[in-house]
Amino acid sequence: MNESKGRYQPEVIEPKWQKFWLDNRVFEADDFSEKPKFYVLDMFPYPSGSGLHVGHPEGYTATDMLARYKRMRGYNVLHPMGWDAFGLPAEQYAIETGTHPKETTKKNIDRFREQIRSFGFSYDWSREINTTDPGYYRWTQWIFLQLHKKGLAYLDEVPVNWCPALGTVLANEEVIDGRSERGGHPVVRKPMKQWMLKITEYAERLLADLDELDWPEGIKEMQRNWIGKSVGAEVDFKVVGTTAIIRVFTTRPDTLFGATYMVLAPEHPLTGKLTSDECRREVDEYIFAASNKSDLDRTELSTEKTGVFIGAYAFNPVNNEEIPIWISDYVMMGYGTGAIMAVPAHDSRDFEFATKFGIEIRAIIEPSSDAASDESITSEDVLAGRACWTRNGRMIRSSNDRGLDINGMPIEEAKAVTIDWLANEGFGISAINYKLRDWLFSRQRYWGEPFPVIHMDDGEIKLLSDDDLPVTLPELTDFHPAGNGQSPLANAVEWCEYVEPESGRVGRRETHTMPQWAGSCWYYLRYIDPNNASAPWEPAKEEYWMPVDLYVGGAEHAVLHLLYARFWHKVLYDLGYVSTKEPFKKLINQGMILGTSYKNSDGALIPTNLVTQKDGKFHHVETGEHLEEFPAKMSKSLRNVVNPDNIIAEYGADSFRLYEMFMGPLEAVKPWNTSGVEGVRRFLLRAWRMIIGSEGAISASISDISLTRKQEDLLHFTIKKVTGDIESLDINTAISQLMIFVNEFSKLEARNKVAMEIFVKLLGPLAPHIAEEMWQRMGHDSTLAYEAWPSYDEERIGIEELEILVQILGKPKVRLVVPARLSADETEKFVLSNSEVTREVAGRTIKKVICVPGRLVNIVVAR
RNA sequence: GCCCGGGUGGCGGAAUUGGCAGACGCAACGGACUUAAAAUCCGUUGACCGUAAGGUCGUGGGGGUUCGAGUCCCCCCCCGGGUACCA
Repeated sequence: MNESKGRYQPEVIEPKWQKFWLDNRVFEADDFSEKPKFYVLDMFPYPSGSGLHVGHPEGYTATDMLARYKRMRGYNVLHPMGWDAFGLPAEQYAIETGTHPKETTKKNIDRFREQIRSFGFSYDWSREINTTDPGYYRWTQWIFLQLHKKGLAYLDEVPVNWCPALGTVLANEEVIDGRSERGGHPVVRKPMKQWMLKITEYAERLLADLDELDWPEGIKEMQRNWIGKSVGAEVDFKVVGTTAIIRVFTTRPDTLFGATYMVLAPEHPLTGKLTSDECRREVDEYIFAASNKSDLDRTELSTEKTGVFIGAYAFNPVNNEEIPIWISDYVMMGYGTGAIMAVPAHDSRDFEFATKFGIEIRAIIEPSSDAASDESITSEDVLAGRACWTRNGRMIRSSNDRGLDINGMPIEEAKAVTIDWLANEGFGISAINYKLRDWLFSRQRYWGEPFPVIHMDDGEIKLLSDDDLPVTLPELTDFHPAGNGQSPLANAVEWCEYVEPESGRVGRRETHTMPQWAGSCWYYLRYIDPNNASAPWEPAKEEYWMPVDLYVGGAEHAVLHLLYARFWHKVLYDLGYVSTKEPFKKLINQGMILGTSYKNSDGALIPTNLVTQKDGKFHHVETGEHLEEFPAKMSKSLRNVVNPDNIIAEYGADSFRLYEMFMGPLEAVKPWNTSGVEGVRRFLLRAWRMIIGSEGAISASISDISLTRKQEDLLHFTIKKVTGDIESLDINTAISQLMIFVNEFSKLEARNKVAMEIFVKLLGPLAPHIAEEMWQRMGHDSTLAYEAWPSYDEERIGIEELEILVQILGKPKVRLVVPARLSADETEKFVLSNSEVTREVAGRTIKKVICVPGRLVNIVVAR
């Protein structure tokens, strides 16, 4: 028993402190406080059946360290956790086993909570939320009502992924290459009335407000691309011999003089009307073939252009030439107007099409010969229609006798002039298009938020009132889809029936449910006031806590989750429910943690359980062939998933936390290597022995002995480095500095107590259990969690002397110890008078001396 | 194809933003302690030449700017992620 007194025993102290923090409600945030607030948020997990893997806690560890640090800096910190618990897996499991998703979800959440607590994260558990709790989704439904009131929710006929063999609608991610993920049955597109949210109405603001966010540039760029704004014009083409008008969208109105044909999407409403009798059979065949193209065919990379002429012509508005009208599936109904003017000389897709079908290619932009040769073509090629030119150049052949002449103009000016001319003549107008589509908000599923909507038998779409919320899910025993594309909710016959209390009118409840995104669109707001039964949140609290100061999560949510949440937030802002335009001020994406995998010489992946190691090389257990080790995504099939429970059991949570951060920069993709955990554990052991003696109390070598200047220097530098590195989340280098500190101080026979206490405080946010334990054993009876963060004195860093480098012509020659804080002149004098330096320089003419004080001196001599 | 990241020892990574490349750790090797092992501690470890002092090369490749380049500029190659005919 006595032997264990002085030992570092994470398995004992970690549960002890976790219990202490929880019992004493150490990390509960105060609503309103004199202290400045700091809201640090993790993307909440979907509690899956397989539990956490080592990737999950990566971001959570970083935010926990920051949260703990901020508390010690005197901030009132909001650091909550919850569960994004609606979703497909629990429902699939219910279909297979009959277990209610509620039960599966509860079990998984309990497991996740226990695992997350075992890391010692400092969440405010009094604010835990769960998107499947009626007390939560009541407000998700309430937000839907607000969206609807604002005219942002509407029903539309939209194609869904319908799998006739399974009798169900599938989510996009359940469809692989046009077949169902389970069973490999064909999937077709089938139109169905569904709820849509008008996110497009917010496209411009979602785009513009990105500029003010402190997010990774890459993520902002992905959102910009997703929104996909393009500026151009809509131009009307009159169809020869009819009154029909084809409207096209183009970003290049300046190339109108080069338009030699038009293309309609096969589904374009005018296609049927305009097709001539001679062409009808071929056109119908093409349309039929196009409509039967699977998703696989549509995304096919080869993209050999296909299309047919429909036997009609349109007038080019700038020159009245008659140009043929084609249909082709390279033009999509879903973007712009579903019709284009084709300028083969200056658009690569049109060029490909025109070349294949022998349509005229008319160049109206002449590249400079330099620009052309950069692309290894000549301007003659372009002018002759042998090459396509999409970049800048000199406008030619671009004038008419009705007042339009853009010859010689730069592109931007040519565009503006053309648009003005079109507008004056009544042929067009400047226009903006977005790639962003409205958000399909219905799912034909059970395990999601029900819509607060009744389809009245008289055709009215009735929205329930706030008082009717929540609309809870009916109890079911069979979770199979109701067939014909209907949600399993359609099976709950009684639940579906609705009688309006006031009038006795009857209707049926909406049987669709909301997508998983819904609950995660606003959870960060509910944490602010999680138990409020009369409002989603109290405005004063919202004003106090928002915005989220730091949001950390995986890059897989770069577009959808973050865009949807921003959209809802802006709507709530417009309605006056929130006080900020944007929810997440700063965003960081943690990088993926890879596992170890093996491949043979053919590149085939070998599961880890079939690999054996011999003499540092890897072999296949059965075939004996030589295998190569490499990092790869963790997956069940490769059996290379690292389970954090095992790591914690063997090394403890503090070692786990440190290793997660020590691996490398938070945002980088990094391979997991369990022997690295060993390294940080050794560091913790050394730190423990530096402070705790063999009897388990504070080490006898610690006293009020004074620090040497060198030790003082190291202490202050360490405070500075660790402080800065935690602020910027460069925790790997903070740990490395603490290692340097321990390496130095553990060598000493006598150690200064204040320095040791400062070390424990610096370690506190990173390895909180061991730090609390050491703090207590040093004689303190209150938690370390709110101790004041140590400050450093810049004057005490580098106080003594430092080594600088003397270079000659940039080559390192002599290292010299110089007094600290010399000016450039003094340094130069000091260096040039040094005998070693004079020997090196002897016989050569000094042309110039470059002096960087405190770093180096470079002597430039004549060559 | 396009848009983002990224390429530094055997491995993970560091480098104050243009100033000693390889901090810190892993692995490996050598030594101390031990009957032995584990643990711990000490040392070595970019490559090449040299007994040594020392020298040469070296941050994916090639060129450039600079007293000085992992860092800045131009061209090219490779890897990872996103996206897909968006007119």
